[in-house]
Amino acid sequence: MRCVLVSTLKLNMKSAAKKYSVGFRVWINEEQGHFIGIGRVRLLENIQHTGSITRAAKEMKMSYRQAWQMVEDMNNRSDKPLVEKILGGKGGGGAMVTEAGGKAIKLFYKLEKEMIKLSEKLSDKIN
Amino acid sequence: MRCVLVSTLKLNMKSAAKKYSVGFRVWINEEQGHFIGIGRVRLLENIQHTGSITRAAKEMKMSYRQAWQMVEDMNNRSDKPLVEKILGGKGGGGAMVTEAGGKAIKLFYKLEKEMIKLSEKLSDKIN
DNA sequence: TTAGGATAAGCTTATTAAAGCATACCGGTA
DNA sequence: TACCGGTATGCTTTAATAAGCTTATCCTAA
Repeated sequence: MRCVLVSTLKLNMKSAAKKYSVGFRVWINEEQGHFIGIGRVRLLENIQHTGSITRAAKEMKMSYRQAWQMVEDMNNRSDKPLVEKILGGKGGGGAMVTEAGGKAIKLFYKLEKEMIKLSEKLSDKIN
Repeated sequence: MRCVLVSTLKLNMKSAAKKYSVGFRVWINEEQGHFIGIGRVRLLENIQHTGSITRAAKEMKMSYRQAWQMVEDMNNRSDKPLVEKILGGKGGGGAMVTEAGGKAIKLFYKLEKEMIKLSEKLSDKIN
């Protein structure tokens, strides 16, 4: 026999298997709203290790168009650009994540980590 | 002069206005995944005070179809139904939130409250 | 000066999700 | 037994979103 959802946030079941868990999504807002979430962080990481928006997008099966728009939006709304683009030149150009971009990635993961810790704690409590 | 995102999670700006904040969404997962989030909680609350799925949906500008499907999904995946339906009869029928449904609403808000507390704490830190 | 490959950006098409419509069913009440 | 208004559900249509195509631009190296 399994238990149902409880309002007490305390253990009230004997079953070993956890039926419910707490899920979440976290992101960083800038004044105009959603600024950086896990999707953009992944994109930044891919730009970091491929050196281009095109290859980064391809790798994660995102259209170049969407990837480019995301980069554009991030750069426009940040004080310092998170991605630096190179037009023309050797190999036709490319893109690289700036120091500010790298910091944004790290910050996001720190925030996410804190939230994961709490969500796991809550998940334990509701089962 | 404003600061940019910082990786230290510590204060490093002098500006009084907060530029960044931490946003999130939280929900309860059941074995098959997403089970109850803020949208479904609002729907349950509307069913509670209108006594019908039709009126609840109308109130929140949701299509009856979608509302009905949500209720169906919640009931199917919960041990005890969260919404009880009345077919035919006085007034053509209706729907009411069960005790289990009420508990689910309360549980969700408790989880959300905890997450809000943390997100606010983190928002302070990143500015 | 030409080749190369990536960024830049408009415009069109396709995919997907949501909404809307229509109709059957249900059961107390007048 | 006919009516009422809500549930139940398939089918059609629309809207929102994403993807795809195209062409221009850029700059270095050969």
